[in-house]
Amino acid sequence: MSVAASSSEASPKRTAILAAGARLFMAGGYATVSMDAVAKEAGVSKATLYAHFAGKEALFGAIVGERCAAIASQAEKLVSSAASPGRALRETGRLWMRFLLDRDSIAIHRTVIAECGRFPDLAAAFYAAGPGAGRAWLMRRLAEEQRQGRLRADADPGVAADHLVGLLRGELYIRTVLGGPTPDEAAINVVVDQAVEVFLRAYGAPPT
Amino acid sequence: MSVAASSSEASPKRTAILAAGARLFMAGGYATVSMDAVAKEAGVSKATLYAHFAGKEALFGAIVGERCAAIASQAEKLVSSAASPGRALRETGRLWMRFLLDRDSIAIHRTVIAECGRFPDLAAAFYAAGPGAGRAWLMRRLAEEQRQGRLRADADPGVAADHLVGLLRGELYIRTVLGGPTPDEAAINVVVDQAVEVFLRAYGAPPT
DNA sequence: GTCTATATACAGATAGAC
DNA sequence: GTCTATCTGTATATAGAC
Repeated sequence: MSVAASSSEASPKRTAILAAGARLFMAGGYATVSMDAVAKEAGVSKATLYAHFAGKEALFGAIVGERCAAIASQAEKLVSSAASPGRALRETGRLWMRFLLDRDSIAIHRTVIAECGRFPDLAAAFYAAGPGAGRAWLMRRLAEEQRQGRLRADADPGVAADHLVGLLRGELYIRTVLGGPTPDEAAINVVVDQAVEVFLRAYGAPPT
Repeated sequence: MSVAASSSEASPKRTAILAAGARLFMAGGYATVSMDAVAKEAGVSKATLYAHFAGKEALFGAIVGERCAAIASQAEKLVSSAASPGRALRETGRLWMRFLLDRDSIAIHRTVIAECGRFPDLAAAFYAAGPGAGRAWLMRRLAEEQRQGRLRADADPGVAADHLVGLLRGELYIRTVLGGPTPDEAAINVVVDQAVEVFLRAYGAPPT
């Protein structure tokens, strides 16, 4: 029984549709992108599009869901490259900020923020896969630093993680997400260095 | 010469249109709101709507522009109530965060972020009137504190302002703007107290 | 200025041939 | 599964009477 359940597999057309939809939705938001445009960009007919996805909302959901998975996987890579012993907070902060301020990251942030009224579940999934997972990982990492005596013993790791994230973001995130220029690496490095310095001044273990 | 230039004046219908548009656009974003809906909500006909505004984009621009002015004026009030001598950073932070996390604030943030591709000028104006003005004011205020010896002499007031804003926002802003529950006053107070404590640990003038 | 009625375009979604 | 051609609703914007 060779059932043609291509909807759940990875057919070339389906892949092309998802890629095209991602490009368009990330660039223009949900409402301004028509199914016609997606079909054209993917090089398929609209009927094919509707053969693979029940409708516009389903397509959008699939794309954002895929994006969440990609973010989670990239965060995993970020973690494994930064968690090795001996790496400094600075290095973690740089990876974090480069990841956050990347054009694609900003685009998905904008899109999900824009549509969180219409797609609350997607927004929740995005938060869990992105900022939430990052915060949880950072919290564990700071707790470990704390156990090793490099951070104040009386600090709450969760609060410390929020504060480090806040210091890193500063005004840069809101300015970028509001359409400001994408910061280059040098600018990011400056901000990260300042943030880590202040974080350690507030949270570093006092010399005994 | 009683010229009927009602477009630039404050006729009742025009006011009703602006109010109705603000409600709808803030709730649903730009694209999902139709001019029909605005006309109905305002209790006028579509033709009247088009007599006052050249089109949908112009209407949206006028509404966001008005919102920017309202934000700037409210920020002015916030400033004058917090700048009185003897008030603590904590008080300023509470006002700031209550203002930022207010439902209307979050709604305008979402809307502007969503449409900053289509309306880059509006996004820039919004940043200048909101976060930018707040940052500038906070910077001046911190510089004053510094002159009075209550903050480290070697701190850059601009960087310090970014850091204080970042500490205050923490994860709360992104979580709220992504559709999370609006934090109540108690939750805000806790976050502000923690942020100010950490800020002073990093930036407070060391006892002589 | 304000209304009712309408022009025009394009959206999401589907029918039916292959 | 994939295409071309089409249905149906609704969007922005306007014409013309008062």
